[in-house]
Amino acid sequence: MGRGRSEIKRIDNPTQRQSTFYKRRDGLFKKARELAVLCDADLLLLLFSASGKLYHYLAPTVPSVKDFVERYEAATHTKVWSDIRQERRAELEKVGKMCDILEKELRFMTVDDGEQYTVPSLAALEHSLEAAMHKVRSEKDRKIGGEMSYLENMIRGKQAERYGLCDKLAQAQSLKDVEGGSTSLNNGLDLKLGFN
Amino acid sequence: MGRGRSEIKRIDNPTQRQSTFYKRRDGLFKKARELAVLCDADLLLLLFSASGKLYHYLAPTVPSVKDFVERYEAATHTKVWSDIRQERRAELEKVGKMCDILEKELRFMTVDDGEQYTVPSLAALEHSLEAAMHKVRSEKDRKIGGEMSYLENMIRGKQAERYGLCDKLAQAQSLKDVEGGSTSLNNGLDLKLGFN
DNA sequence: AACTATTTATAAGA
DNA sequence: TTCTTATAAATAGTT
Repeated sequence: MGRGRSEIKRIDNPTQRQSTFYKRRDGLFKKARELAVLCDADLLLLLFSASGKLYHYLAPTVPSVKDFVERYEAATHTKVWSDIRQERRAELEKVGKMCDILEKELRFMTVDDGEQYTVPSLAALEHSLEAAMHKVRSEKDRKIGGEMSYLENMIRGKQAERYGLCDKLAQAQSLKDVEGGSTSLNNGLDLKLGFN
Repeated sequence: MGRGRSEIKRIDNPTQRQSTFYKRRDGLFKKARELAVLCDADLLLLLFSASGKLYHYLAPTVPSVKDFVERYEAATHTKVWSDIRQERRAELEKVGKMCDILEKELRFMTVDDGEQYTVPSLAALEHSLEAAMHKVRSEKDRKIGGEMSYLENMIRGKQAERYGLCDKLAQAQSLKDVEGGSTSLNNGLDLKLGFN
C-alpha cells in the first residue's frame, strides 16, 4: 500500500523505520481486534519495538495473558505441561527422599491447622503411611505368631504349667484379637494431624 | 476493504464467518510478519479460532514462545510461567517443612534388625500409623473433591472449554484414579522399616 | 500529525 | 475451500 515499496526487508533509515512502525503497529492491532470481533476468535498479540517498548493486545474474551498462555500450553501439549509433570515427578522423588530420613527413626508429623498441602504431597504421604503401616502390621503379626508358636511349644513341652506360660499365651492371643482398633494402646501415640 | 461492510461486529452466518476468518487470519499473519521484518520488532501472535484451533506466529528473532513470554513477564513485572514454578517451589518447601516437623515431633522408634520390640509397642505403632493414614487420606480426598467441584463449576460456566479447564479436570481425575495403589509412587516413598 | 497517491486486503460472488 | 474482482482500507512518501 502506499506509494511504492513492496519488498519486505528491514528499513535502514531509523526515522522512516520508526514512522512505519507506528503506522503498521496501529494497523496490526486494528486488524487483530477486527478478527477477534468479527470471527469470535481469541487472540493474544505481544509486540516489542526495536527500542524495547512493549505493546500488547488481548481479545476481549481473554481474561489475562496468563490464562491465554496456559491455554496455549494445553493446546500445544508440549512445554509447560510436560514440565509440570516433570516437576511433579521430581517433587514426588524429593518427598520420597525426605521420607527416607524416616528410615532410621520412624516418626510422624504434626500438621498445623494453618498449613495447606497439595493433593500430590498428601497422596505421597498417604502412601508412605500405608506402606509403613503394613510393615508394622506384618512385623507385629510375625512376632505374635512367633511368640505363640514358642509358647505352644513350651506348652506342649514338659514345663509349661510351671512357668505360667498359659497366661502369656492368653495375653498374646488377646493382643491379636484386638489388633484392629484398641483405643487404649493408641492413646499414647496418637498423631495430631490437625485435619479434624 | 472489499465490497461493502465497515461495521465491526460478530458475523452471524457461520459459513461467512469461517471464510472471513481464513482471509483475515492470513492477512493478520502477513501483517505481523511484515512489521517484524520491516521494523525489526519482536512479536508473538497466538490465535485460537472459534472452533478452538490454534495458530501462532513468532517473529524470526524470537526463539520460543516461552522465551517471549518470559520477556513479557520481565517487562510487565507480572508472572505468567514463573507462577507455576513458584507454586511448585512453595509446595516443595512445604513438604520439606513437613518432613522437618516429622523429625522433631512424634517420633517412632528405630526398628533395627538387631533390636527387639514387644508386640504391644508394635500394635501401638500400627494404630498410630493407621490413624494418621486415615487422616491424610480423608484430607486428600477432601482436596480432590474440592478441586473437582471447582473445575466442574467452571466448566458449567460460560467460557470453560476455552481455557482448557477440561484438561485440568482430567488431571484432577487422574490424580484421583491413582490414589489407590500406584506402585511407582510407593517405590519412591516406601518406608524402610528394617523389618525385611 | 496530516495528506493522498497507490498498493493491499478482502467481501461478495462464482 | 479457492479464485476472481470490485471496492474499501492501509500506508509510503511527502508536507
